[in-house]
Amino acid sequence: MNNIRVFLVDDHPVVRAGLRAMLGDLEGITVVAEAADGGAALAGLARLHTLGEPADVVLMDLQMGAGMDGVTATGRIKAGEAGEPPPPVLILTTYDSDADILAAVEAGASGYMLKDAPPEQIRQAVLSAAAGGTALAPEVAARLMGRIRNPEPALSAREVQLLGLLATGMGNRAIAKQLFISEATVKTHLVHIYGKLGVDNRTAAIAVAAQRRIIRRP
Amino acid sequence: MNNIRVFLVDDHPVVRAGLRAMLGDLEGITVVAEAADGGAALAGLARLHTLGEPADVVLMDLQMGAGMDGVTATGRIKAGEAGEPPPPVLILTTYDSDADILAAVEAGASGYMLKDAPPEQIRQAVLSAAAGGTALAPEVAARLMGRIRNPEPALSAREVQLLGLLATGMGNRAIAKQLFISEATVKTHLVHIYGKLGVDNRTAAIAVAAQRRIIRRP
DNA sequence: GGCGGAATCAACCTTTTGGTTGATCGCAGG
DNA sequence: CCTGCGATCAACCAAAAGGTTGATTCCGCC
Repeated sequence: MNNIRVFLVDDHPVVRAGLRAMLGDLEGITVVAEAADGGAALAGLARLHTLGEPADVVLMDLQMGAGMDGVTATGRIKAGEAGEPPPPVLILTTYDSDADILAAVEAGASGYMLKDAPPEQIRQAVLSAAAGGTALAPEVAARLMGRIRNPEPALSAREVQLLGLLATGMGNRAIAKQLFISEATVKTHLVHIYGKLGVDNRTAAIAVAAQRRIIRRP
Repeated sequence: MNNIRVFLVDDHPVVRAGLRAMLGDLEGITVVAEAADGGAALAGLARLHTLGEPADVVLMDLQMGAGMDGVTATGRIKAGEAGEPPPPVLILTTYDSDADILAAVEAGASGYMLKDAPPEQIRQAVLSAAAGGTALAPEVAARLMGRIRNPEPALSAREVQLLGLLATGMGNRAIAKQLFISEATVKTHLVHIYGKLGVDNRTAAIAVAAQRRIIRRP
């Protein structure tokens, strides 16, 4: 049969119920399983796989940190089962900071939707992902477009990553250890970041980055 | 009939669908209306009231800023319609910062639940609120208990003001000029702030203050 | 194959912060 | 009335951050 089998991953029972109600009523889509965190998700995906009825799409909430691992781990399933492509991962989150989007895309997500999206948009995204395509929320797409259009000096992925750590209040030394690089390198990156953001200290960099939604405010 | 009439307020269609599915199936509870923001909520509540079938409970998401106004505004309905008690407002949110909880309780919310709560807990909270009682999520209750036991040192108004400027990326000198005080005084204030927030540098102070909603980053 | 950009590191120096101690002033509460 | 606390300032030292120069490696691209 031509039914799209969806796996829900979200730590909020309310959200899972909402997605179930929203997607389950639709022709051609079936919610086959759910999980509340990344670990349970991987276990569930493996179980479905051994049962011979793998999920077609993983719809996953992007929680800080834990969610991202889920994406990469899902991608790694492929490595173990050569020939079997891993199910596309569709990110569904509340925030739309550049850092999150870049991290998700880099980790191999095939879509990035916002939770305040209308139901039809989410359905379309699921269908698109299942068909092997990609799906970006209009807001997200607009952000990326503007990023290309504008001569606003683009921060490299590494620089954005650094900004994220910066915003947590870590010192240069702590950041260096976290990223397995030297303090000198951290300082070099910071100088570049300051230049691109038109700023001359770390707090101002955080302020600008938060305002431009380059990083997210927790 | 003895049916509890619930009004849903949440800007996420997904969450609304989830709550509808979760509460609607339950005996004695009916979701009578929904709104995506505070303004629509007030309009909807007024409309239901004039129709003679007012809502018994308002289940409201707490978004930064806008949500809180909704609670106070809902409370103000009472003022206009003397004798008619306003429906109890049950807060349902993702975060559980002290500032949010206190603000909600102070604004007159009769409950504070987290979105990752199990369905049964949310149902109980609705029933409790409808009966005129209060409902706090266990995590929230624990937080408040701990706060009473060892109250966190409160920041003075001046210190909060300084934090605000700090978050804009200003250096000590700039802050001093802005506030017409000396740099030495700025440093003294900062030392106090660091002590109270359990932190040892300005970026971490901003991070903690933002997380506790002591300051707000637009 | 070379060119440029990203990422990495080192050494050096200046400026800014952080931390401490101590002091004065004014105001509110017991 | 005196005690405590917030706000204000000073001087000093140590640590961290900011800025510069220069160098290496690894990419992708023309």
